[in-house]
Amino acid sequence: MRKYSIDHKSPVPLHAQAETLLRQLIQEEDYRNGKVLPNEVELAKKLAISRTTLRQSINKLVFEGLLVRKKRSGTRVAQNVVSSKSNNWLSFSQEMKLRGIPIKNFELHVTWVTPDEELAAFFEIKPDRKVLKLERVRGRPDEPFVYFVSYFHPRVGLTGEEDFKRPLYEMLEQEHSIIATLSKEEISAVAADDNIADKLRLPAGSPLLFRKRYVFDPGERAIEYNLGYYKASSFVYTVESTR
Amino acid sequence: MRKYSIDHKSPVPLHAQAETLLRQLIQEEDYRNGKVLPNEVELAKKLAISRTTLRQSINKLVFEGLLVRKKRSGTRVAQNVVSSKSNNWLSFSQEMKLRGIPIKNFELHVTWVTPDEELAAFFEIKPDRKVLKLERVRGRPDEPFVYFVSYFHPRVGLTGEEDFKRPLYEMLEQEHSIIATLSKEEISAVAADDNIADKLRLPAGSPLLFRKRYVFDPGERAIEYNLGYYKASSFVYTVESTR
DNA sequence: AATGTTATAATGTATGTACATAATAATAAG
DNA sequence: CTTATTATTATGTACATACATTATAACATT
Repeated sequence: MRKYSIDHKSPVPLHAQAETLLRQLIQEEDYRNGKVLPNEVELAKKLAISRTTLRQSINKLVFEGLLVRKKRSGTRVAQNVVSSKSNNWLSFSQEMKLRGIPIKNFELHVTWVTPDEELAAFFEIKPDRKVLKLERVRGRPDEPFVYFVSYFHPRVGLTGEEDFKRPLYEMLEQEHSIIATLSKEEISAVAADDNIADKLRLPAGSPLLFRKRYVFDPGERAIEYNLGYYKASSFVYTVESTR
Repeated sequence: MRKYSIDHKSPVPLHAQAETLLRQLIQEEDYRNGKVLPNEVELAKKLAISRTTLRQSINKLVFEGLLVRKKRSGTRVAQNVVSSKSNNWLSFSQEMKLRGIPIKNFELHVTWVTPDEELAAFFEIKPDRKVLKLERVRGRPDEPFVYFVSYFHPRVGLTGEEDFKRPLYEMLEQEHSIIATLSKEEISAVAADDNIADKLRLPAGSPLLFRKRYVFDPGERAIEYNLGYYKASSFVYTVESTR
């Protein structure tokens, strides 16, 4: 009974498979607590891939600061990672829960739209292919403070009939076997236009924290494109970094 | 006459040499402007290292978001707007240098001020103790895009006579033996008031990306409190995260 | 002139191999 | 019993090689 294994016939690259597999592996308690991973040569043999390929995957996680390598003693999960990287990856609802803020959905619209140029390029699909658009206004029970717009790649297989009140990534993982691993975010500021000002109950022109989020799966394939407009007066983005 | 080359007898690994070399290379104006780099096979030959080794170096820069690769068309310098990456702890000037953006100091004021309540609390000093305040307006030669306000803890030992045109953290490290290690950041958005609007040559009310930065030394003692007001139209904050 | 087809030139994926280096463990010497 | 010495074992560096994939360019076809 092999718990983790690699499919050589799958179209997803071996190093990407190895990466997901490592990510799962290091969730295990033993490794979390500092147990050394199986050594490269052995693990490569066990997975039936070359050491070079395996190394590619490990390298990535090392880059990300998730793993630490040490000669002779081996590779293990990085302890005391205080970086934004690991902290940062939280869904909105998890994030709010963590801060003890009850959330309310003020609006929730699901539509099918044709992507604009930027989106079609990011998703690498033809511009006539329809994508699912999810709009949400969320916030405290008494005060909406964020307007989200999400676009999902067709490969996710959403119908639009799903229960979008559930935590999104949980739903994707459980019902659609989509594992979102990497996200690039761009944070900037914009002024609220009439539409958003209305949704967030603000004067038009108010400053908003604007966050674009690009979400990928372990094979670096695009999953979601997310735009978030946060009411600046009630939202702060926190990052911790070390050098 | 080879402008860049690699020393095979040096003790520093070839891939590391290649990396520094690439960093220099992409400073060149042509590459900055989107010219494709020499292709991997050729470049490897020219540097007399294997493609695998060269790729190792390129990979790193790609991961950092400095280079973008595209099949068939080649590798080029990422054309993003001025952006800041949370994880590699870099000073503003280093960051800009890395991206080949020449910076200009538009204004530079040094004053001694009495801290307000928040600052006195953060520095853990009595409110009558004066602290050094450094104000700077910086940006591209033709366009200021950030207004910084920094407060330094008395323990740093600044006199106010220092050369603040030098990279700050370099100066602190060399002349004052201050090593800044950890920084907590809070990012939000604000509207430009008249004062800042003037400094950044913007209409008042324009949205600004606002970053508070708390800088500590290895002993978690407060070193600096920094406020940054970034022109939103020319500055994006980038975060990469994995779960 | 628009469309379809084929070549080609770049990156992408993957393997096998070899030796270097460093930290630890085992052993020998004093 | 402490200190050198040596072996072992993990990662680190580096190469040569092969074929896959894909965006573009060149060409041919309608």
